[in-house]
Amino acid sequence: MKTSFIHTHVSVDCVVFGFENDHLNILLVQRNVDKKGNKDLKLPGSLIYNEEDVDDAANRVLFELTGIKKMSLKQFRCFASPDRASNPDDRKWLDFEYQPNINRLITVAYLALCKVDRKLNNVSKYKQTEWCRIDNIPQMPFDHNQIVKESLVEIRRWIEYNPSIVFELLPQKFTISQLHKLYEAIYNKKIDIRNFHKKVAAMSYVIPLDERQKDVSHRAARYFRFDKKSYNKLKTSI
Amino acid sequence: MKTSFIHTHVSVDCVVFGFENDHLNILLVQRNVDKKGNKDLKLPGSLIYNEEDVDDAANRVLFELTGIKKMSLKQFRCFASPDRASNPDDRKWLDFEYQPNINRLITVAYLALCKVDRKLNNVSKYKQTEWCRIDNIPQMPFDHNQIVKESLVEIRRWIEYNPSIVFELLPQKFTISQLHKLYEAIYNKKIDIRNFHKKVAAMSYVIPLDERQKDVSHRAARYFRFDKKSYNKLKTSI
DNA sequence: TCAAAAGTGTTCGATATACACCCATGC
DNA sequence: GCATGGGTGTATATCGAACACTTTTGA
Repeated sequence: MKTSFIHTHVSVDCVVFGFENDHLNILLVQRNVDKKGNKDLKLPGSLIYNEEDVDDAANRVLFELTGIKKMSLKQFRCFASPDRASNPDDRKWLDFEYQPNINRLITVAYLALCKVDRKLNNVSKYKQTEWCRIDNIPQMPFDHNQIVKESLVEIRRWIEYNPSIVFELLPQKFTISQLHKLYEAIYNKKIDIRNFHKKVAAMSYVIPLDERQKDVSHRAARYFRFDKKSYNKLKTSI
Repeated sequence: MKTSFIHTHVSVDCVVFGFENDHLNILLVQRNVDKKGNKDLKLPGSLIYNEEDVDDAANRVLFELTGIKKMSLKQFRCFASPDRASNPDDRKWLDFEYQPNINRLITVAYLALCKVDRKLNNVSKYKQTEWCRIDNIPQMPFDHNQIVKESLVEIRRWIEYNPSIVFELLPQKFTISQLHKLYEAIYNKKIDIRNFHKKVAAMSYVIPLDERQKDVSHRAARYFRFDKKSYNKLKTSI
């Protein structure tokens, strides 16, 4: 009986969200290229080390991927189906990447948020990384497609109780229009722009700047910034 | 390098909520009694088996604990600090309960909800189980106190997006007063009773019965029941 | 002067909050 | 008849939803 308790490897996998061209994107990494030249993309992840907490492992993966030390991230579920790593191709890749005979693999999935303009400081240890629109995610190994699917539900819940995290997806200075399109992308629905302006005006922690867009062929939009201190003060006062 | 990847046991731990005497309670189990006769309570849990998903393991733990086959339960976090099982007493208990030299233990924590009147069909494999008021939880082994603390935040979030789960904590037939006290216990604040009546009246899935309390020394309260079908219909229509 | 996006107010219905008294029952 | 908890309504404030035109700028 005692020998039947699981003794296993544990990994973390990160669903890294970015916002670009009015669309939510997820950062995927290349596992390998098959003979036909097809890309084989997957979620960035890693087995965790002996003396490492899962949160630390997720931070490590994200650092290796983007060069960013502290990203906003949130654990959202442990995926542990006994057959999640049973596909022969996936087994073969595990053998190659880590060690032979990994018979089962439990993973802890994380949401992470990335300012697209901060990525690409080529620290990445991966051959290639790629932003994929969430409405156009390729077939991926393991249960990574399911993880992505659940992450989309989870990111909305995250925003519900911590509205400040959306600003992690925008540049330091952003326009209302950018914020508006981001909300529309996350909730996948049209949001009335006039009501949205009112809503933002009510957010004391979204601060208008004097600066405006330059060289645009239409009325220049005002820039805003997110003020963390105002936000935290507001939170603690409630 | 490769040898430094973690290879570990994984457990599940369940925070089982019950509602009794106007208070939220958590079901704890006895680990052992020390020489001084002190109880040593902990969260019910178990290592997971080789071919077992974590959700199945949680269901198994709950079945062994209460005799209930399908309880409402929800995974809420993986706890994996490298030193969460480093206390010598905890190591000794692991050696005794499972096997020697478990050097690290990762656990997946679950919320579970239990109608108090359904427990106690003495299926339990535990020597003793005990309902503890959430404002009076004893010192527990591992990081179980922290798990309980986080579970209290999590149960509120759970109700936010699935209000039907509160009825898992009440008998089939319940009074508004019971429901009211349950909400007050979960949110730990007073809720105006008149507004609460209005709120319940607006819940089409909470159905008044003809039956009333008997043998009470005051006006007899009406019983209500939760109608799952109405609830689901409402959910899918939104 | 045209195209393209920025910015702006009002109305309405729904929802949340605050608040105090009478009712039914057993003892 | 009194103690105990059950049950009820109204007024106000707040929030979200619907809805269309003017402004600014560069080409």
